[in-house]
Amino acid sequence: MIEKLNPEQQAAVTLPAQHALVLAGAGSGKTRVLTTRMAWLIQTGQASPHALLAVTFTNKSAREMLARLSALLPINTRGLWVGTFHGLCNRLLRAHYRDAGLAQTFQILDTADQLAAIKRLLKASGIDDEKYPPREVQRFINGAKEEGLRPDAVEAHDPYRLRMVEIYRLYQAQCERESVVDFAELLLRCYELLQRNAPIREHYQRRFRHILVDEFQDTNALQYRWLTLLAAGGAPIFAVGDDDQSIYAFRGANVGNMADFERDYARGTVIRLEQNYRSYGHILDSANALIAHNTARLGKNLWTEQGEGEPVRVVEQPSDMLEAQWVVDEIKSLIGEGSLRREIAVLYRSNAQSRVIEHALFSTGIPYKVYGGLRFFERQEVKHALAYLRLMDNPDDDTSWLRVVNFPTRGIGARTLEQLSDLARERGTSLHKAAHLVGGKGGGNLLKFAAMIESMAHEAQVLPLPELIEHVVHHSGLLTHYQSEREGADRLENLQELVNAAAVFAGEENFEGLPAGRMVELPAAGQADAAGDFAAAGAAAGSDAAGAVAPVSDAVAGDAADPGAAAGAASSADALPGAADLIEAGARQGMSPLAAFLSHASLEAGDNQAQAGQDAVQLMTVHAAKGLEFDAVFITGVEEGLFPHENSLMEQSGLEEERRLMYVAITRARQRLYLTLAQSRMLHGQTRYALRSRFLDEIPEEHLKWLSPKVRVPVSSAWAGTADVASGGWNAQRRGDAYGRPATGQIAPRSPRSWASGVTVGQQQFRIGQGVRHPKFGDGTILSLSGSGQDAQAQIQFRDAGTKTLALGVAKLEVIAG
DNA sequence: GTGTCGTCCTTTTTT
DNA sequence: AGGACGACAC
Repeated sequence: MIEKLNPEQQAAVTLPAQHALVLAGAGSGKTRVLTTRMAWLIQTGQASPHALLAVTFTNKSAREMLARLSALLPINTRGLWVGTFHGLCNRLLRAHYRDAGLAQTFQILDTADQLAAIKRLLKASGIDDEKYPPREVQRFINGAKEEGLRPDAVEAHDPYRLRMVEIYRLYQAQCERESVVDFAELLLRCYELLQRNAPIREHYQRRFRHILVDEFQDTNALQYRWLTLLAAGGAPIFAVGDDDQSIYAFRGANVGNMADFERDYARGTVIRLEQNYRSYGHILDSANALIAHNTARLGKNLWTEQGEGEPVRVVEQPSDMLEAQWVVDEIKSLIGEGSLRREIAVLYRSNAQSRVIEHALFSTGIPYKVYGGLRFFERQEVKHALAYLRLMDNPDDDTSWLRVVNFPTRGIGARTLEQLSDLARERGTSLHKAAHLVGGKGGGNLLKFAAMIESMAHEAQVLPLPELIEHVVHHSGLLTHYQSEREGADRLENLQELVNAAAVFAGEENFEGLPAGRMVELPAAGQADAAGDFAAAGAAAGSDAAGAVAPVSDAVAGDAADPGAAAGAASSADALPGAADLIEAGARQGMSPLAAFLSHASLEAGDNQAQAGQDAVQLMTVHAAKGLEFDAVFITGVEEGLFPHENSLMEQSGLEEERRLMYVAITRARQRLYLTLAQSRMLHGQTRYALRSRFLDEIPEEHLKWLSPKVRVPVSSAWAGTADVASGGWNAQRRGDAYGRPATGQIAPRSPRSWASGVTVGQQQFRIGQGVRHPKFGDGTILSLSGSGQDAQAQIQFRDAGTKTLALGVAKLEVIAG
């Protein structure tokens, strides 16, 4: 298996047991190295399969890793510690729910659930949601948690933040009361558990002899600490990532973790995988040249043996519609030449761009598939059914209770619910427990609902999962409701699909989102010979495995004073090799199939593509394309303001992240790459005009082939050097801001041959690329123009004051040379 | 309790 | 422009 690796890959795979950073460029065989290393560690007896911890970000990569691993080695992948950060933390918390201070039946809030919980909290606490918008509260709370901060630890001095912290505190109390945890909480709770509970921490520190991390550039502060805590017992961390593909800073990812890791742990052990097996030379060199414009890179230059291939084609069209049409015509001829539709991807920076392209594809009759949008477990009807199911396990889950208490309608109105919620609040209890306290007609209905939940919960004890779901769908009235709804057919189908998913899940005896491998049955986790492996691994590493785990069994014995834990430990103990796995026994016996399925539903929301199956052109955002590759790739909307997105220019190092995004986009292509742009496009109901992206100018001409005349407008960003300096806090983008007075602008009629359009306001003419002077902000260049009539606006990049959007009718601008 | 109208927002997204 | 959500009226 190792023969086919190149020297760098080989070196990475066979590194001795020490911390290491593998800088894996796009298409350099990153996943292969990761899985081959795991196989190598196992095969050479350095670690038993269960002494490996492999962490990914998405369920998809976890699945892929397992699949590849099982292709390399005849082992049963079930129960391996390979999963997402969240999945693994969930697993740990399920095993040690008591030590983590959680109810056994704790349930997971997805993003939407969390938002609903926050809204409910704000309402109940009488907090003005105008002043504290639920989304911002959510951001604040998650941000704090991702930094590892509990309310007490959050720095707050101004009244606004103080109040936010207070809301955070209230939210946390509400979650505790309801036995629910949000995504960030899974990680933080788990981190705290390991940090505070020495026996458990030491147990896992000994158990995991090798820690492997995928997409390391995407880790946030807490994930980094979680990893280093687990590794503190001596397990080496094998971190694989690419700083040039870090595109998730906006959601908390910290590329800096890579440099920190190198400095603090991996020191000299950095391996670069620079040979690319995916793209031809022109494509690769374009990517290299582009990304070279970023600063503070760890440094890497991709190369290929495949030859230079075809140049990157660039096309500029007058409008977004014509751009889309051009793309579709080109796709048509590619297909005519024998290309597979599924090997053609159309990428865009923002989802709003998909519409025109879809339209053009649709009217040309080319099948296509759009990625993004609602995922299976996020659908309304599925969420309703899941809410009922959650109540089976945990009737105190107020979020779920409220979601379905009157769905389908059963005469429980807002007034009744207000009474109920006040009562519950007074008594410090859940809505379910307070339900019998409300009088009147509404109260009667509440009682009926509560009784229904309890009776269903009773059924839940005896019915297998799929049957239970059918039962719930039927007896809750969801079935009848959707049968009578006009467009209920799809929803009923999805509910049936939910039953099927549960059947598959139950059949696989799945464990919170870690799929069972379809593998030759080998000795499962912790049977006799696995114990042998474990001891051998211990010996190889120069320590005494049996001795090392001894204290853990003591700890468990202490824990076992609790009847539940004792039963769990005792029953599993026979099947387990030794003390080592005792501490984890709780996880295997503690979780009902229902609870496991609910976790699965929260942690893995399912596919977000429309219809799988037929061969179709792939449409998606650049973000969604990360990790994928196609024979032919169209990157559309390569314009200033769109790509790089104008909003990114306001953020610190926003431009560099955009550039990495473009780098990711370019490196998706194997054989053919097209960059397309439009001079005008409809956005938010307005026509906007823009210049070609500065990124185009960062790619050397020799790699490009212009299929439309290249416009000689001076390079988009006259002040490119300072472009990344955003003015802190100034928010010109906000609607109706300081420049609210309507402008009296008019779009100048465009002559057929004019490429860049202009706007006339009063006596002044503005055009893209125009130099202007502002009394306060100084000199700048117009990046884009939008609107007409009453609200023409210009996005202007000032040399010293950053990029701002100004209303032309209001701002006192002077036209200067440029 | 349901349906309709108006208002708001619009970068990227996984768990 | 277009979709989602909330307020208001029947």
